[in-house]
Amino acid sequence: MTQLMLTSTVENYLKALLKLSNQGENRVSTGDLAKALHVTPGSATSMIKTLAEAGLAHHKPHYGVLLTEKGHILAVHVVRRHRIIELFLVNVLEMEWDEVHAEAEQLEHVVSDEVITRMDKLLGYPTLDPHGDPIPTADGMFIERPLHPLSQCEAGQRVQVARISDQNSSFLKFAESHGLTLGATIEVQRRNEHAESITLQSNEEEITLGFTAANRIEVEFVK
Amino acid sequence: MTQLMLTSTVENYLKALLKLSNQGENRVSTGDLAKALHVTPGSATSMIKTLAEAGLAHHKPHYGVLLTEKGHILAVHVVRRHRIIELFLVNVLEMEWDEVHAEAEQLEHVVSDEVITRMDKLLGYPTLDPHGDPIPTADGMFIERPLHPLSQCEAGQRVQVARISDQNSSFLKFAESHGLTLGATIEVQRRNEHAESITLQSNEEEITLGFTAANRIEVEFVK
DNA sequence: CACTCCTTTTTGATTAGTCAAAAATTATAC
DNA sequence: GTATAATTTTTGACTAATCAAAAAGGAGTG
Ligand SMILES: [Mn+2]
Ligand SMILES: [Mn+2]
Ligand SMILES: [Mn+2]
Ligand SMILES: [Mn+2]
Repeated sequence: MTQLMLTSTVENYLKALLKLSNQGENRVSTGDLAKALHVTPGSATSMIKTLAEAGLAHHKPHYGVLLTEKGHILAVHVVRRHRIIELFLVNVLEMEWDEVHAEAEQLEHVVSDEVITRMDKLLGYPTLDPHGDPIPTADGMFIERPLHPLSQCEAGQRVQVARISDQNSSFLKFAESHGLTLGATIEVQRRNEHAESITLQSNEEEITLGFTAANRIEVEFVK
Repeated sequence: MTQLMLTSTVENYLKALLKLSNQGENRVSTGDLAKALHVTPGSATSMIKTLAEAGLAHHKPHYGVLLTEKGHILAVHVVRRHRIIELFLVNVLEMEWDEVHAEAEQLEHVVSDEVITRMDKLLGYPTLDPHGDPIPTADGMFIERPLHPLSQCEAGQRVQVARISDQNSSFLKFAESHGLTLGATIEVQRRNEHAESITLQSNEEEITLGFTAANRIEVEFVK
């Protein structure tokens, strides 16, 4: 239970663990963690041990890692900072939604609670970031909405874009240029299972996305 | 001329060198640099060598250090970021002038040029930060005003507070609580050379400062 | 010039985070 | 169930930044 500095590196590991344990089952593999952070498996193993030592993660060697409650709380707070910062950059500094992720990725580690509190207030206590990701509350609660991956929608469905992954800046630019912004209503024209693609009517144009790309978009069904 | 990462540490050394070479003569001693950064002289020596190696400083051993033009330009840009951030925190996020320095000290190393440009625009291209320090222009020019240390003012002089050192948060709180804010007009009642103190009339109250404290305030003369 | 004092530099160690490559372990195939 | 493949862990090495303490250098005094 050695005390551990909450460096940017540590915070990034915690955030990656939170994300990876929410998608898929639960335990996170060393390899997946290493890939997510663009480090070698050896580096990941060594940080996993450090986190376990500090009581922020459980580690069963050769099996997997999982955040402890303490680690989970810290991770959620980093995510909260990240998303509030993103929204602030878009709403107050009028930055593009495709450039704020990289910026927030740095700022999330240095901005004080005081600043986050004031941004939160100025933004009117928002619940969603510019990409439709939920902003956890100050006491660490996520309000998840029941959304559906666009990749799994059926032909004929009318849906509303509710969330787009912020991980890929150029995909965001592409999406926006074809009217795929938050709140936009689109209609699924057809699916092609063999081609693994889905074709949509957005604005006046028809656009076809591979399933992998479509998977980066989540939607709400429209009446 | 080895390429050097511009880490927070390196930027802080550059900033300290800029500051120390402007006040007093020119060359900076290892000891002063070490004191300014709260590191041991050995650490300072080692970073000085690194900076010299990277072409950011000239170093004549046992004599002193000085920024090269390249190092000077980098340092000024860090100062620009610092001061724009401070003003942004006060004007947009409504933080107190005594809490923004510590915050800016972190943010100055991670905020992108894009963000600085937008803050600058939103603030209306300001020339002074919340403590009256000049904000260098984007191309690195300082506009220095002809100010006078309050510590050297004579009895009877009416002066306007134009600049207060931001290094000491509690001094800023103290100053504000006695009406010593930017633009405030005060009158020097008397000096006591033996006590090394100066007594002022500010608002309705009389207040006495030691020369060292008074030295942290710069003023303009009022007709 | 020689001695002292102060400052600077050097040396050796430490910590965080990383990688490359070897070793160990678990999973898969036959 | 043994061989092979994939994953994970370990080991050894490296870099940035630091400190403590020893060594070296410079300035002033007599
Ligand atoms: Mn993001
Ligand atoms: Mn986001
Ligand atoms: Mn400051
Ligand atoms: Mn300032």
